[in-house]
Formats: sequence, structure tokens, C-alpha cells
Amino acid sequence: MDTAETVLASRGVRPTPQRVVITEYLLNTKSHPTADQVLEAVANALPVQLSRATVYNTLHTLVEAGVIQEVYTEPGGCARYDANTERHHHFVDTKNGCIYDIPFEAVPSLDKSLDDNYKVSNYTVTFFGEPKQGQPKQES
Amino acid sequence: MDTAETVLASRGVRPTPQRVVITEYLLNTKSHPTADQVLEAVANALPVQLSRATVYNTLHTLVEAGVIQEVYTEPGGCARYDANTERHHHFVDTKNGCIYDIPFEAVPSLDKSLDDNYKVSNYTVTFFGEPKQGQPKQES
DNA sequence: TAACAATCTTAGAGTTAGTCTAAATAGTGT
DNA sequence: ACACTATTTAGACTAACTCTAAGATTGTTA
Repeated sequence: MDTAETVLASRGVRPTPQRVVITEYLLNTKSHPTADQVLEAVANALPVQLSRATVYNTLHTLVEAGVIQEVYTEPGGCARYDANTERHHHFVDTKNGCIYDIPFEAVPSLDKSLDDNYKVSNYTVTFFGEPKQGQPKQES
Repeated sequence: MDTAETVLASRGVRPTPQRVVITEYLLNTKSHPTADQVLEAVANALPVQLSRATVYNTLHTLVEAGVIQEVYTEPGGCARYDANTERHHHFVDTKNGCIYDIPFEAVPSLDKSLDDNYKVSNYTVTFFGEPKQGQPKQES
């Protein structure tokens, strides 16, 4: 079991107290928190004030180091952060706006479909519609 | 050839001068302008001041009436508006942010790929990468 | 281990892309 | 013409960041 310190050190990120608590929080939640949610959740785990700027700095550092992923679910919405760094697509429930993660493998590969004219390095698919019965409830 | 007035009238949207010039601009560009670009492009085609609020009101009205589409290309980026309301996908040039329309048929159908768990009514694919040689230059 | 440079954090100001509000104006039906 | 609704406007407001300048902390070198 990797501690936040270990993870940070192994990626060459100096494990300051602020970075450690933020990383710990992200490694231990399955939700996709916003920057503000991270700030709120983590603020009183530190003996000092935690600044908004530090939260953003740290999140960007962690993204660059590959520890977390920045995810946009709602179009036009704010960034969410996810310690699960696997590629995935999204399904938007048009009735209520809920968003479900779709595993990357659930969708046939489109890597080659524009080969004639474009060099594709990445792509994302957003589906719209309604879940059928029995979909697992998932935090957005 | 449909004029902006005709299009608006046929969708039950009262063709005010502000709406007409905005619609004209969008029907005649292949670019995917932001709200601010619409404002800048259209402002001096009117004898009166054009307010930012009116631009947003009009864009929302046009989206609801099905005259244009709201498109989000860059994750976390701002809304862009597209008078091409045919189903299509987008390719984002990661070097310069230019956006190209990808015909719907250029991508294999994904309508059935989530059939087990979801009723999919629509989907869009956004590709990221670089165009190969000889792509037609297109405004972003 | 003292000096100093580099890195990190902070509060708060600034920016962007909108949304909201209240008042003025324009258009519609009778 | 009169009441009523729809539309537009300027500008205040908001959310989600981003930037800045100063101070704190840490690491490095002598």
C-alpha cells in the first residue's frame, strides 16, 4: 500500500505537508472532487491556513506528475480531480444531468478512423441519453 | 438560400435586428466562434449598442430553437457556437486550437456500443491531435 | 552550521466567461 | 390608444480560476 509520501517521492515531487494531505485525500476517495471540495476537505488537516492558490498549484503539480487526472464532466463545468488515471468516456443522463463513467474498452477504438487526414493522439466520446434499469448510482 | 429572417421565422423566433445579425453571422462562417467573437464581429452591424447580455440571450434562444449548436472543444474552455446542426464530430488541433468539423459518417457508429446498460440518443466524439499535410485551412 | 539560493505557500487582487437585475424600449392584440 | 408581453440594455454580480509580491521553508555549498 503506497502512502502519499511514497507516491510523491517516486514521482520527484517534494512531499510538503500541503501536498501530502491533498494527495492522501485524493488517493482515498472514489468521488471526483472539485478544487473547492479538496480545499474544504483538507483545510483542517493542517496546522496552518491552506490557501486556494496552494490547492490549485498542488493539483496542477500532481496532474503533471501523473499522480492524478483532471476530468471535465459537465460541458462548461469546473475541473474535477481523480486519482484513477485510466482513460474513460462519459455518459450524460439527459433527464437529470448525472454523469456516468464509461470504461474505455466499452467503446470500439476510434484511433484509426481519421487516419487519412489526421494524426489522432487522443479522443473522448460523450454519450447522451438515459440509463436502462439497474444502473449503479454514481457520484457525478 | 435561406435568409436569417426566414430561418428565425420558421422556428418561431421573432426576428429582431439583433437576432438577425447574429444569426446571419453564424450562418455565414465556418468558424466556431465564442460568444465574445460573435459580439465583436456583429456589434457595428447595428445602429445601436449591442449588449453582452443580448448576445448570450440570443445564442441560448438559437440553441433552443435548433438553429445553432453549442459546442465545447477544449476541456475547461468556453462555449463555441456552430450553425452546422447536422450531426458531426470535432477535431481539435492541439498545436493551435483550430477546430475542424468531422462528418458524422467518418466515424464508425457507436449507437449500439452501450446497449446493455444505456439508451443512447446521441453522442459526440472530440479528437485531439494534428492534421496531416494538405488539410484545408479552416478558421477555429 | 551559516549564508544564500531555490522552492513553496500565502493573502488578496485580477481575470474570464458568463449570469442576473431592474429599467427602458419595442412590438402585439384589442 | 391602451394594456400587456417580449426584448434589450448597462452594469452589478458570481464562480472558477490565475497572478503577484511578499514571506516562510528547505536544500546546498562553503
